[in-house]
Amino acid sequence: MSSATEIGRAGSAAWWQDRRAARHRRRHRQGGLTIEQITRSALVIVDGEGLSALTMRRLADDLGTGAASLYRHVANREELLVEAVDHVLGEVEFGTPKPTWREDFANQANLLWSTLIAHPHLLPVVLRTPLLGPNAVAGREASLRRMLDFGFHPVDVQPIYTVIVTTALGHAAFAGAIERPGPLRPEVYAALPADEYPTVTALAERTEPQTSSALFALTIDIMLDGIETRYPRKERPC
Amino acid sequence: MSSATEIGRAGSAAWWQDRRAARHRRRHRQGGLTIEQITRSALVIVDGEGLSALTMRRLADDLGTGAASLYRHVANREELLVEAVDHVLGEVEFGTPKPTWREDFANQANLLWSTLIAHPHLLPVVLRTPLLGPNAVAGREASLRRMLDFGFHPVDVQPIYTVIVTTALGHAAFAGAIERPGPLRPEVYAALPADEYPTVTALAERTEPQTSSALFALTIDIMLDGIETRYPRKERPC
DNA sequence: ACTCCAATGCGAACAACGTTCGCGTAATAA
DNA sequence: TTATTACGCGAACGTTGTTCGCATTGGAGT
Repeated sequence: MSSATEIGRAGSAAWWQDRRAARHRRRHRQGGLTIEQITRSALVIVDGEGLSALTMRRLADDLGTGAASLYRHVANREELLVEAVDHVLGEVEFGTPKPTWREDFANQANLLWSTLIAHPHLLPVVLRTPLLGPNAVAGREASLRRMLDFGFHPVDVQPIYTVIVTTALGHAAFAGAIERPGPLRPEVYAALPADEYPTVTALAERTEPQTSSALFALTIDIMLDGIETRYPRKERPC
Repeated sequence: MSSATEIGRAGSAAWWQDRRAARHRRRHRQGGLTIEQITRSALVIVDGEGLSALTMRRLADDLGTGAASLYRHVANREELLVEAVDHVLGEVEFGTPKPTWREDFANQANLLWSTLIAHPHLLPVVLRTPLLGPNAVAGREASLRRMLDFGFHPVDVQPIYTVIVTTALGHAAFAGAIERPGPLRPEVYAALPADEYPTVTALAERTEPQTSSALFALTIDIMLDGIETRYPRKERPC
């Protein structure tokens, strides 16, 4: 309830519906603001200077208007962020399906991950937002369709999809938040007191540093191994 | 850099070291504040009323002091949260190892996940914090030790551990942030326009709702399958 | 063409927040 | 006792998100 208060209704399915309706009955003043402009400018600020740099006054300045004007197009700062999240999800470009389901799943997961990681400051918002915007749902539709086409049983498709997406989101959020000052993990652990943490320091010294990208690729690989042994597939018709 | 500014030095290894030293040279006034008290009260507020309810003034009120007094024990609001995160990680209780490595890994992952999910409002902070506090590192030490004892190759241990922990954290963050108004996912998807999203709605209608706990258990199971096929283990001595 | 009216822009103000300043006080070390 | 240092805290500062009231715009209805 308290977190529902923090988020408000923003991002729910009904909210998106209202939003689409409102966008249609809008009266466009020449040279006036549009939600698209606002969202785009907001993303520029967030990506370049962090989430806390996105101030309503600052955003208004960038757009050449007053802060109060923004509230004619957006109810909240939070709504603004919700809109930005779906905008980012629209950047994910699944191309044509790969020949095997493993390649295809790995490819989709990596595309999602790297798109999200390209906007690291937005990731906290991605996590707290119900992903029900048009771009989010369109992506879901496309991915589920492909999984069916690859011969997975309809009952299995949704759980598998959810597992993969949750993993991609979670890893992106973790990597985007942590790895800012470079991949310093092994050095940090090696520098801890060896008498107190013998295993941690010993392993840290003999382990290669690992980019978060490689770590995610490894995770997906492990998961695809697991999916292969666990879920049967019908042969592809063609 | 901008996110480093947001976090400050708080949570780094050097910061924790300074913190321990400072705690020792402290002068304890009778009935005075302690960091432990402050952290505990902060957690009560965050768990009960959300992250945004944790105000310095509000926290001071709960402790019966003035807001400015808190800054004698804590440099920032963010430092307070970093301390709270390590406090929570101290709640994780790995018991004695389970007979098989699979059971043991699954058990550890579930303990971590459920401890984190018990403090859902703190999860955004967990993600942006380098987990280098005493409780975090002690947990790491114990888990790595166990993995070696189960016969995993020393070179493999750290990547596997990181994959599992990242997955647990990511899933916890996602579940804790989203599932607030109940597990409404299938209904929501089923209610979308069927002509625009045929696959999404069709699958939503024939799929059971799934708790985030079950989803995480499934994810771990899939991952353990993958680890089993991918990483060799030496036989256990005993 | 004229009138209406809802949609839009925005300066000014408000409440709440994190944080700092400066002073008074209490406890420890010499 | 005395000097020093840590602590407590009322008051204030600068920013923040958001609201209010009013002026302005431009399309719909006649």
